[in-house]
This record gives sequence, C-alpha cells and structure tokens, in this order.
Amino acid sequence: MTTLTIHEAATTTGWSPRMLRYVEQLGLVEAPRSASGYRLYGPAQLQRLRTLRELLERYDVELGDLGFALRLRREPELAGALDDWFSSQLEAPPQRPEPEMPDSDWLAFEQDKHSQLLTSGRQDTA
Amino acid sequence: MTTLTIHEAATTTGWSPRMLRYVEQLGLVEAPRSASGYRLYGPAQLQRLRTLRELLERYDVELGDLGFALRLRREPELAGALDDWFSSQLEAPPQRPEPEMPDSDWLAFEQDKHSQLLTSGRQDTA
DNA sequence: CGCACCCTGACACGCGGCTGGTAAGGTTAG
DNA sequence: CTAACCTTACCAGCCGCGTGTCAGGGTGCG
Repeated sequence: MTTLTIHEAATTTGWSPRMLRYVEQLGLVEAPRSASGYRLYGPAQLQRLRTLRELLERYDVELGDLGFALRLRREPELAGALDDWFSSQLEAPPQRPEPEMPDSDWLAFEQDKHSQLLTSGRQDTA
Repeated sequence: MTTLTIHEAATTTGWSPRMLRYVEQLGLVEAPRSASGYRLYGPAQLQRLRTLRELLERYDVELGDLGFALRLRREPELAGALDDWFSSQLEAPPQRPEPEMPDSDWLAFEQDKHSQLLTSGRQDTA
C-alpha cells in the first residue's frame, strides 16, 4: 500500500496538514478516503501537490487563482461569458467561426447562449 | 464627440471614478486619453463597464478573478501549465453517480487510474 | 481669472482569504 | 488501554483587495 496519511504527505510535499485540507477544500487536490474517513495520499496526489507547489512559485499565482481556474473548468457558462467579454475588447472583426476546434464546439454553443443573455442589457433589477 | 469624462462615465455606469481607475489599472477596461491625459469613455467602454458589472454580480466573481483571467489570456505559457496540471486529474466528484460503493473498491479504482495517468502522462512540455 | 473638473499618489479602513492552532471526538496499532 | 494519529469545526492573526478620501498640481471653459 503506497498511501500516506495527511501528516506524512505534508512532510514529504512541503505543505502543512492544514494546507492540505485547505487545498482539498478548494477542490484542487482531493485525496481518497479510507473506510473510516482518513485521507489517503497516493503517488498521484503527492505528484499533484508537488507540481501545484511548482506552479505557484514559478508563475507567482495564488491558491485562490487556481481555485478560480478550476471553477472556469467546472462552469463552462462562466468561461463562455468571460470569453465573450474579453473578446469584446479586441478591435478584431467578427472572427467567430473557428476552423479547427473540435472539442470546443459545445463550449462555443454555451458561449453564444450566454453572450446573448449578457448583452441583452437588462440592468433594471433593483 | 460621444465621450464622457470619468465622472460622467462613473455616474452612468454605476461605478465610482475611483473604481474606474482601479478597473483600468487591472487592465480590464482601459479608456483612451485626451491630449492632456484625461480619460475619455466612449460607447464601447461604457458598454464594457456595464457588462463587467453584470458579470460580477451574475456569476459572483471578483475583479481580482477577472484580472487573473486576463492574465491567462496574456500568458499562454501560464494557461498551458494550468491546462496541463488540471488535465492530470480532473473529475467531478460531486457528480459521481454511483450510489454506494465500498470505500476500498473505488479507492483502488481511483489509485489505479491515477497511477496510469502518472506513468503514461509524461507531459513533455506539451 | 476662477472654478470645476481631471491627473497621480498615498493613506485609511473593513472584509475576507490564507494559515496556524486548538478542542472534542473517532481510529489504529502496540 | 494508551498513545499517537486522524476527523471536523471553530477562533485568531496577517495581509492584500476593494474603496473612499485627501493632497498637490494641471486643464478647460465661461
């Protein structure tokens, strides 16, 4: 069995147990649990924790940023809305149709749907 | 000339002049300047500011998050690194449909999957 | 000319994220 | 049984974000 307890995982990855739980709470590295609820860190989780650390210092990003990036992946509509908003800044002409973009078809669909939602200016909510 | 000064733009978009400068500092909405340095808000900027506001409240994101999203668009290397990291284990735990499964079983399943990811997923700076 | 606006920079302040620590209780192994 | 772990939940200090405000100086227009 190549799984470590949270304390062991902490010492070998340079995080604190507290932060391991926090990182899990952010949804970034979730350790499987034993039958009684103990977190079990396997090689995959350890590797992920180390690369996470690497990411943070190499690019000077914060856990919260990664949490947001995660959210973008879990909420395509949000990602689409942002895509749309950012693209409205570029003076480039309507370059909507992508020639080679297989996996993002469904995403493009979402974007369109929500861009219309957003640009249909309704700010009367009070 | 359909440009507004920062104070006018503020009152018509619901931001404060202070926040307009802050938003610009984050790189989110940059207004062109007059010869003497005054910010000139045109229809495009005003629309962008309103949509930004809409984004923030509709999806409950923060300006800092948007700043990070902007950074992702300006630093493809960072975006790639995140892509890489997330793809090494991205599943949706809250959506796992299995009703009840012995802990040890799905634990083994997870670990197996992750080991495979690790051994085969040699990310050679893709 | 004067007033009202703009600029940048700086300080202030509340709130919430990050991180540690601790308490109360369950689990594992000797 | 005991000791050393683990769990969750809470409280506390630090710090940065969001925001207001002020100071010192420039601009535009009646």
